[in-house]
Amino acid sequence: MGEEIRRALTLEDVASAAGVSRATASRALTGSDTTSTPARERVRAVAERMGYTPNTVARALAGGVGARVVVAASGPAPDVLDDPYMWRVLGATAAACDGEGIGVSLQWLPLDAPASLHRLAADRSVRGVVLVNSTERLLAELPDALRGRVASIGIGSADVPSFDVDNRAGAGAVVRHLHATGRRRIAMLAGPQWLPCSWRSAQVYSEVVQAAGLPVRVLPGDFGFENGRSGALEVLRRWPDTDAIFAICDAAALGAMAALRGLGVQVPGDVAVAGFDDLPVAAWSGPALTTATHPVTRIATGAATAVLAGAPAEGTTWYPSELVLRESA
Amino acid sequence: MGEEIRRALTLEDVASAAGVSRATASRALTGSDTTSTPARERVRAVAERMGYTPNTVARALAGGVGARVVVAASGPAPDVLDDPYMWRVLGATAAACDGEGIGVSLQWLPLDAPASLHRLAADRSVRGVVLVNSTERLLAELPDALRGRVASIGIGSADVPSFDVDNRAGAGAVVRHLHATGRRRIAMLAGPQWLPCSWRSAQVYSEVVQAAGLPVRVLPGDFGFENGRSGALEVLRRWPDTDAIFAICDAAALGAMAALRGLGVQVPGDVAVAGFDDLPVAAWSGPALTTATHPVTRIATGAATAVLAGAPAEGTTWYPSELVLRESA
DNA sequence: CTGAAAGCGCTAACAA
DNA sequence: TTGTTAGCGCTTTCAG
Repeated sequence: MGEEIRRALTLEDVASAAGVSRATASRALTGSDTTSTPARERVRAVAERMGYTPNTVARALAGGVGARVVVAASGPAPDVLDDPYMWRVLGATAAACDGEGIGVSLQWLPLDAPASLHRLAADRSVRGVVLVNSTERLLAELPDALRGRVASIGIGSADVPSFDVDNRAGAGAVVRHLHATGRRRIAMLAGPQWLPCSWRSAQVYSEVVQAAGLPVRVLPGDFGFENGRSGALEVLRRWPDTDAIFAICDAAALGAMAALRGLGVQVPGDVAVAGFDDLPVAAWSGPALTTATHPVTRIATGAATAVLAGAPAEGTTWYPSELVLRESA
Repeated sequence: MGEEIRRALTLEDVASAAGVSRATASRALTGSDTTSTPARERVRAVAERMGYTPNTVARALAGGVGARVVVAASGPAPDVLDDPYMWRVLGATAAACDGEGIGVSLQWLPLDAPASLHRLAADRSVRGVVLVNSTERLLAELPDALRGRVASIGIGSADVPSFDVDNRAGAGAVVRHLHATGRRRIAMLAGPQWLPCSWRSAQVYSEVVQAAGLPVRVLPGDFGFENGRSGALEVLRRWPDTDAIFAICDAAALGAMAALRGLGVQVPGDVAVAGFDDLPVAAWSGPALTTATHPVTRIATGAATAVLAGAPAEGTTWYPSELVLRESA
């Protein structure tokens, strides 16, 4: 014994080795109930020495809770799951859940089918849900059964704590930087109409630009490279004197840069380009992308932790969005 | 009833509504055992109508299997988990497991601690393991308890089926393309020494280059942008007449391009640059990156499916690596 | 503070 | 083919 772990140990093994009942061993290990100090320490030492790993599955079944956290991303089509951002959120969520022996799943929540949330609520294998890109409609339909074990990355509600980046501040900083460096015809490639937390950036853009007496030039779109490329072309077609483009996502900003390159337009000489999110690739382009950095991992960790804790936080936890100056603007 | 799902249904509810025993309902739903056609269809119809979702947790406990699949990435340090590639594998694995209602976890397997595999083997909440970047040493230490429920993305063994990209073919195609387009001083920024499946590419590079009577110029490193940047500088310092750089990963290739750009070296005019993997960013750079494409999602899906099926495939399933010609080479 | 006993929801023998 | 009976490993009343 010691080195070699043969068949998996059960709590019973630990309990009998420590000379206590299974119930006491359980209490000692979970700390859920009072135990005498000596008993507790003995049980813990024995468990440690034997290399005991609690079976999360049995624990979940007995406790009446699920064994996985679902990252549920809403959007118009299932391909919202096919996205590096989602994978990153999933990775961070997995990291946060791993300590508890809990796995994660990734699912699509159709925008127009709030019932899909009820599926999750009815599934007793689900411990909790991390909502991504949620909408007010979806939040309004939140099943009672989910209350207290759901968190949102993006907008929240009275029942759903939210973990979000302060993109008002971030977008404002970007636009003000463009203005401060002499840009006077600033266009924005904004996000999807259906996504509330992407409106905020566009709104701030409009406010700042109007306050400076500059024209408002917004094009809605999505977060992708292709949208950035076509969006930039459209911007220059509609407003040829544009001297700066602020894209809602770095990928779109890179698309805009590619379009400008194709047109022989110098960045940042002729047109400045700024992104949003600070994806790793933002630092890799030539010229490197000026953007606002978002702590996606920390945000996802916060949301996952809230879900695991079960109905703690209320309201919104804001994470900073900070300007990162590189070469493109 | 119908629309509103109140408290979660159990198999018992379905069984009694269908007028059969719980066992029969179970058999009808899982298809694990023979059931009369009318009974089976009745049970299924009732389950469907009531909106019954089996509790994966209870299922796993009763079946003596786990409820999550662990994506276990080996490497020298825990930061191997902090990698878009791992998140992508995790996402694909999650997608493959979602149908069965099982979650995924992401864990680090220290290179020098094969015992960490025993931890996973001893954890009864683990349904199976997808190994990423595994080494021969790790595979040799495979615990018996894991046999039949593990698959590897990368090298495999007699006990571990492997799902891998045919990077010999892909790397060969890249190098031959460089040669065919007139490059005669081709350097390679290779992968880590400890990672077997990255050796193959370097080996093929050497073979092709030697067969063509060209000099072998290899620098080991890792898959990162920074390594590509410093590697390219080192290449030009040691072999100033280099006219092509083949990097083991697109991120490194972009790093090399950034270094060359800083030096005022034209790509592909002075030096061609080729990557490997075909990450999304490969198409976004200026110039766009010539590389070899790898179906990471399909590979991960294959591995996850094998793990869920439980000990089906043996040997290696190869996935194609195909040359993608863009602008950089 | 601790032990005995009753489940959590499901699958898998074992009978019928 | 079906129902009955035991558990899977754990948490949690409920007594003691």
